[in-house]
Amino acid sequence: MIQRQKGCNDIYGMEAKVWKYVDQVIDALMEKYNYNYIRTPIFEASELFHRGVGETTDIVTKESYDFVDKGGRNITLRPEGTAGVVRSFIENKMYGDPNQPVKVYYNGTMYRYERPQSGRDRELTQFGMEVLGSDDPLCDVEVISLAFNLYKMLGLKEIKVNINSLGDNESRKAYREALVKYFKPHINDLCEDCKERLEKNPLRILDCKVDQDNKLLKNAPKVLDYLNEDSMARFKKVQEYLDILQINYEVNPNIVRGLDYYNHTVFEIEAKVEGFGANNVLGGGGRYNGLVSQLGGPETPCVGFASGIGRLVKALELEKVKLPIIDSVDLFLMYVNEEEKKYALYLAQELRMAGFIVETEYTGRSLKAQFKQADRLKAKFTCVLNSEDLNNNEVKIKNNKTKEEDIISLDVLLYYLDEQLGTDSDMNDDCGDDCCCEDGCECDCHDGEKCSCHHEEE
RNA sequence: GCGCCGUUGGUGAAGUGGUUAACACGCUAGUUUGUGGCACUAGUAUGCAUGAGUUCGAUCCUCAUACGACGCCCCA
Repeated sequence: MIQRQKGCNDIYGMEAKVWKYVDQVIDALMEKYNYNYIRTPIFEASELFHRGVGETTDIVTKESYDFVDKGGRNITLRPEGTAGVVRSFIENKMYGDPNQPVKVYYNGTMYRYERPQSGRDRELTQFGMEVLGSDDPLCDVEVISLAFNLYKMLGLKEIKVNINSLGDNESRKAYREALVKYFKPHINDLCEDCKERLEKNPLRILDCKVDQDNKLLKNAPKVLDYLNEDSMARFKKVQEYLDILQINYEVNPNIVRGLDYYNHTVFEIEAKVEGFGANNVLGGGGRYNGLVSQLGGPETPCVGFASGIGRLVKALELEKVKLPIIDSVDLFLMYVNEEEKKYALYLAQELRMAGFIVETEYTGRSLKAQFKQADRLKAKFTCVLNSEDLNNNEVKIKNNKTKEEDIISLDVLLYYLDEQLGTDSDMNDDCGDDCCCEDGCECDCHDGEKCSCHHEEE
């Protein structure tokens, strides 16, 4: 059997509906903030990702999907969204657009050659947004708040925004040097990994899991002490603006983004969800004022954010967030003989084109089995087509909740369904708090009345 | 790249070096000759991830590979 590739997922069934819903919410919210959708290629010249990232990490060497195509080009499957957007910004001369800053968002698959674990796959889907062409802290805050509000809208209860500032390049460099100078004499007190980090990425020592309680870390120089006056003022502004929006945030000096191109504001948003595993950061971002020029464009200050949809969906599932997802059909058409089948075929089309969700029988099951199928599909109404009724231009429609059956003239069937489904719109609601059911029960009882399932009271 | 655990039917799973691989759910059909959700009955894996080895014989032992889960490194 051919199986899917390591670290890749098939998304289908109910989970796919959740993804679809999340996508819709993203689209809707981005529209309100006036971010324009942008689609860039899934693969790019390797150079695009390998430049600008910096030499400090394993990313370039180990963790990207690189290959040489038939024309001998070095290609990389995009591991993230920002580089492609920036390339597009430059190539299409968006910096010349009178409408500045350029605000865009994307939503697509990314590829990273990593060992899969909880919250981490080789193919992942991320959405993200970028504001290119403004250095105003207002933009930093807009991006943070947009992400924050999106998570809130979807129904996540506890989300935490961690922010930090790396300062401008000058501050950043000074701080890095200070850290190396501070840790170097004590290198033997650090864990093996941290010894490596000292050379490669000293900022990462600060959130080392092993050395977390080491006094050395507590007394280490703090980034914020190394910010110059301008950088500090800028960071204060960001906080002031966040306060206005009542975003719950925390200044966390250990937030260090992995890439070299970040400066000033960096942030991460984590979900506090039980059982979420080691990777509980939904998304992160920051300001990258140097990247556009580094990739050959004009000096352009930018800020952006990216978030993994897989993790987001996982968080929603773990928190059992109720989403307005349609998982039922309006009407199930049943039939037995060929004549009725033909009418079912015809009627299904008519009703679907009129806007109803209609299902019928496809596998020649017995009538009894068709009723079971209707229940599985959570059909709100069922209809057993009967040759005799059809000859009288009538049809029997049964409300699957009340079990009441009406004989309806085919001429008014559309109006009947419209009325029934319209006025009884709460039919598919889950039972309220009064219900006897335990959490997670998937019974069809409504509003605590006449619950059809019978849990033993413990 | 490293570590640890795992892989039995549509699903949850039990199990043993030796002719028929429990049990449950689900599904299909019948009892009920066109109105179900209950009950009862019957059916439902030439098969225990793949390959090799040990053995008279392996789903069960050994090794390798693949994949899954979790963690480390790294995290765009």
